Parts: sequence; structure tokens; C-alpha cells
Amino acid sequence: MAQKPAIPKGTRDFLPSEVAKRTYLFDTIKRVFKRYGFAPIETPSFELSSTLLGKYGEEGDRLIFRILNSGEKMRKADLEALAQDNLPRFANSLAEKALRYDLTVPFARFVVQHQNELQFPFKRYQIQPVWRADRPQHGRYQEFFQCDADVVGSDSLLHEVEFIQIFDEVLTALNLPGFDIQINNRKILTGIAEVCDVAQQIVELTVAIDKLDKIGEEGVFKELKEKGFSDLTLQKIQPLFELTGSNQEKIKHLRTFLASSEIGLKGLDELQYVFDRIAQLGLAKGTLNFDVTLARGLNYYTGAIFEVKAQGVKMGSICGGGRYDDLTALFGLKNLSGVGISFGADRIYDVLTELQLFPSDLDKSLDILIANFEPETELAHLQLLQKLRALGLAAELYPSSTKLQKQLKYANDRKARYVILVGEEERQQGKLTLKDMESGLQQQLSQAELLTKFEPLA
RNA sequence: GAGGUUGUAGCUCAGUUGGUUAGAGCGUCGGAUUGUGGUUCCGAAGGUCGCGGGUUCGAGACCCGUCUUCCUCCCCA
Repeated sequence: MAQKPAIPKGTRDFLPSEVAKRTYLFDTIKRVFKRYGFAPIETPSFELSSTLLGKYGEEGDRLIFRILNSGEKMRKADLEALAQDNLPRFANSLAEKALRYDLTVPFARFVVQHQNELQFPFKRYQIQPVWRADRPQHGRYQEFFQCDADVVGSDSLLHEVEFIQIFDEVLTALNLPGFDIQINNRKILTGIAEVCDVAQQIVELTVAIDKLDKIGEEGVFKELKEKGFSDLTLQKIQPLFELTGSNQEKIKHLRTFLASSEIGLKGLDELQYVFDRIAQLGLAKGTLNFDVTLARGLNYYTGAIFEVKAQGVKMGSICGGGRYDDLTALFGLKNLSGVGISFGADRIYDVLTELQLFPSDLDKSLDILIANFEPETELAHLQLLQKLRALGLAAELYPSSTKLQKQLKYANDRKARYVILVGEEERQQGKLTLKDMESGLQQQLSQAELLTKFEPLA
């Protein structure tokens, strides 16, 4: 019986017109990455479970797609763990491999494994799909692409500056009219926790204040209270929510607030450097904002934290990133500082679609169609096609000599710019008719004239 | 992982308190036009009503399960 076809939830098919848009998006990002000296690498779609598990917290482990052992390996199932109701251990014994959850952890594994073959500081970019067993929602898929660029082996703040320039350059090239690059520094958050005497609960603290723009000041206080923070702490944090004014004014206020925290002040110094450099260099369309409440969930960030939001659309962050001082330590290589960013290609795609910013001629897959009148001229047409294709033009001969009406409709649907007509009339005169599908105008040309006409277009 | 929501033609959606043969627009195909597309006119094809079970004389509609969609939370890009 014919079965209704379907694809798993949170996955998508891409039609030619969609692939054309995605290619445009990826190519724009790649072009900028390359200009800044990043080289592409690729890693496998799946890794050993042990490489991935435990790197993203409890929540992350739950969202990792596992690959069931096959054949004889099934016998490795730990039935004892099942009997003891230890489901995580049982699951691990069933699946030794898992689909890549992000590009950063596999990259850390890659760096450690190939450390002797790489030049440091090592700058790589990587555009590949990742998989998450998350519940799909607007702008959230189970299979999606990440476009990451990272530098490892350098603690220079130069990279932070360059990444901000990359955000600006890519998103400007994609014609986004406006976007906010939010920046914060993990050291400032650590300093805040120190000043408030809650250094141990920094994760709970930052996760809560990260939600400020979503649930408001009251919501944050409520959540902090539920997490067991004292009224005194809440009172100390309060001034943070009232930080207003320019980036410089915010930094100034925080210097007072964090006066007793060495690490907090270091974070402010780092931030100040980045702001100074960007002010001197300038940005095209982006604006750089200091946002103390920006935390991002990931625990491994230690310095700058970035997040980018597009203006004029209701969409979560479209880019993110930050500095992580010891990511490769997870795999045994210490003291290697890294900093990186990620473009959320699928979300950017949705934003560009919503704002109608994709160039209109992207899905043009055919420049010239030769209409098919009679089988006898087939060879001559194929020879003409060779010449047109040698010029770099996408050209094809309609495969059968059906009604001209149908062939023109096909050319129209394919968005072909020109149609070449060679019927009995033209053949007798040794000419061909070139029809411009946009203007509808036709002209009679010899083959040599035709090729001369198209030469500059190639 | 928790709660809610959706599913009818290729697409977007109608379908009354359960009652003959499930409709429309768009798209597709054919024709009006045997060498001229986009517009127009005429016609046609296309549906196990997500899937499985139940209630009923009778289910697209009601009930249960399941998958899917979208949303809120969690988390994230």
C-alpha cells in the first residue's frame, strides 16, 4: 500500500529556491570568515557518546540524539543497570555513538587530537548541521545548521574586536537594516556575584537576570527568591536593573559597584578596550551595546559574551558567542584560551524571509532555453549549447518538440532570461531568433552575433 | 521533560446540534490559439477527512490512544 510520506518532526526539506537562498546566506558568511583569515574544517556527524555527554549539563544530555548500537553490539546492553532502574547508564550501554549537538565541543576534541598538526593561534570556521532532540518551535528545529568561527590559542582581545566586525560585516552584507550586538563579560557577572556574597550560586544568579527583558524585574526577583536568595542579596542587585545611559555611563557606574572585586574590574577593563577599539574603527549597520543582564546559559564562557538580535522582527538571538578559557581542558589540553561566534543560519533565514531581504534573482537556474521545433536540428542545437555553456551560461534545449506555447511557459517558469527560436524560417536564412523573456522583444541574429552578444555576460 | 493547541485536495482553508454523492480559492493538466510565455475565458483531474481503536442505525464532526503542527514553560540557535 502506498504510504503517506512524511519526515521526522523538526526537520525540513529544501526546495531549489530555498537551497539557493541558503547557499547565498552561507556564501556570504564564508566570504567574511575567509577575509578574516579563518580556514574551514569538518568533523563527523556523530561522535562517541563519551565525547559529548556531560559537556552541556543535565539539560543538554537529555537533548542529545543517541545512535542505537547495531548487530552484535546490542549484547553490550547493561541489563543490570536496567534492573536497578539506572536508565542513564542503561541508555549509555545501548548507544556508544551520538549525533553532534553543537560544533564547539567537537571542535575542542578536534584541536586536542590534532594539536601537533595545527598552528596556534588556530582560526577555523565550520558550517555543518547539528541535531537536538528538542521540542520544535518557531525558529527551533531538531536539525539545523551552525556557522561557527573560533580562535584557540590566543587570549588577545583583538579577536573580540574582530568578531564584532565580522557580525557587522556579515549582517550588513545580508542587507539587514539594523541589528544590536549585545556584549557583556562573564568576569563582570562573577564580580557581581562576589560583591553580593553569592559567588557559589553564580549560575542560578546569571540564568535569572538573563531573563530580565523577558519576565521583568519582578519576575527576576521572584525567581531569585524561589532559588533561595536572601532579601539582602536582592537589595544589592537592585541597582543593576537601573543602569541606564550610554555604554560609557554604565561602565562608570559599575566601576563603583564592583570596586571591591578584582575580577569584576578586570572584566570592565576588557570591555572598555573592546568599546574603544570599535569606536575608533566604526561599524556599518550594527550598534554595540553593553548589557549587564546578558548571561547566556553555557557554563564554559569566561570572558566576553556576545548575542545579536535583529531589529524589527520577533525572533530570538540570531548570533551568539563568547570567550572560553579552558574548553580543551575537558579533553586534557590545558591553558588554551578560545573565543568564538556562531551564526544561527536558520533563524537568519527566517528573518531575511520576513523582511523580504533576499535578492530576487537567486533562484534563476537557467539563462537560455533553446526551443525545440524539429528533431532534425537537434545536433546543431547541442553544438550551440556547448558554446553557450563554455561561456558560463546555464543553457538547455527543451527535450521534446511540443507546442511552442508549452515550451515558453516552461522557460517562463524557470525564469529563463532568453529563449532561442530556430524554426524553418530561421534555418533557411541561416539565422536564429533571440527572444528576451522580460521585454518580449525579439531579434534575428547569426550564431556568431549571438555568441558575441553573450561573451561579456560570462 | 510539563501544560495547551492543530491536522480535510499539491498549497491556503470552508464544512451548521452527528444525517444523501465532502466544497472554494490558488496551483496542476487539457482546450480556446498547428510559431510566441506572464493576462483572460472554458473544461478536467486531484481527497483511505493524519493513523489506530471505540460510541452510534449512521462519524470529517463525539470519546480514547498515537503521530504531527504551532504555542507557553524549561533550555537554546
